[in-house]
Amino acid sequence: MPEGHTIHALAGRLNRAYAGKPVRASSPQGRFADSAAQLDGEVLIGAQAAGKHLLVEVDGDRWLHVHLGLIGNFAVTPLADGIRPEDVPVQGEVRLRLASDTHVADLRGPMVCALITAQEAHSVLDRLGPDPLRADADPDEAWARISRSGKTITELLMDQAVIAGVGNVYRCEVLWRHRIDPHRPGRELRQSSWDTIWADLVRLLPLGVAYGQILTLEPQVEEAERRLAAGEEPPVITGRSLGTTFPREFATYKRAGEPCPTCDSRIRTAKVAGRTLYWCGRCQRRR
DNA sequence: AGGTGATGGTCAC
DNA sequence: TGACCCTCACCTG
Repeated sequence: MPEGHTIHALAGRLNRAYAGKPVRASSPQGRFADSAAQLDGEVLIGAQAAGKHLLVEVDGDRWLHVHLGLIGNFAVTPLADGIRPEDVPVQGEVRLRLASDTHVADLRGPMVCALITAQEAHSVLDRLGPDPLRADADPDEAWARISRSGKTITELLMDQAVIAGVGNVYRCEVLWRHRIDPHRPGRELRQSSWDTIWADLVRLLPLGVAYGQILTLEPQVEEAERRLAAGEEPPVITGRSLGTTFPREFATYKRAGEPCPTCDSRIRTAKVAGRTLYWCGRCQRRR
């Protein structure tokens, strides 16, 4: 489920639930028991996302590093009145449970869950390319790599050292939105095309954070922007639920053989570096 | 009831 | 290139 927008939303949820307060930590599954014991009772200073990585600073110069991978889930649930954290049943293999008087957060199936030093946390950040959701992001750093790479733009968009936070859905959809051939080598991409991709991701990803779902069809994107501008509060995402404000619709993703919204040509599919790419062979022809 | 693939990534060969 | 990590939704029957 997670691309960068999911992790940024998660960091916000964790901050609202726990930041500045001591947290109870446990590992019902047991695999993370030692680290949970070290976390237990410490003040959770703040959570931040960098691409698909979650970094939570904890008192005592320690950082909790979580990467959900493809199948992981970190469900933050507010407690109903009178319910204590220990009353919430543990369902499945919960690697880490964070609890307070107000919330329970259960981590399942992560690719990474580790307690690391500040230095190690910085090295995680250093390995990542710019993240369109972060204020400190510099798109020129990504362009420097893209413009001298023989790899295709679709591979480069998935390379977290080039740009952080983009996954398979956003890469397929953003290339379709700008009619860019996914097989075009980075070094043959015009800088104006890159600037357009970056600006679009800066526009799209915050909508994904706000609504808890990937929005890439222009009518949905504009409707989401309109609602946010009008001050509408998106529904709060809790537990394992996903955003359902808008129907789950894409232009290319998982639409192999179906008509392109623009030209009716059939959406094509191919495995690229182990992941399924979707694109319109007509709109996204090399030009 | 069982199988499969998935919005990810690493590592060994 | 494929095994693995190890969860869940969505098929098939």
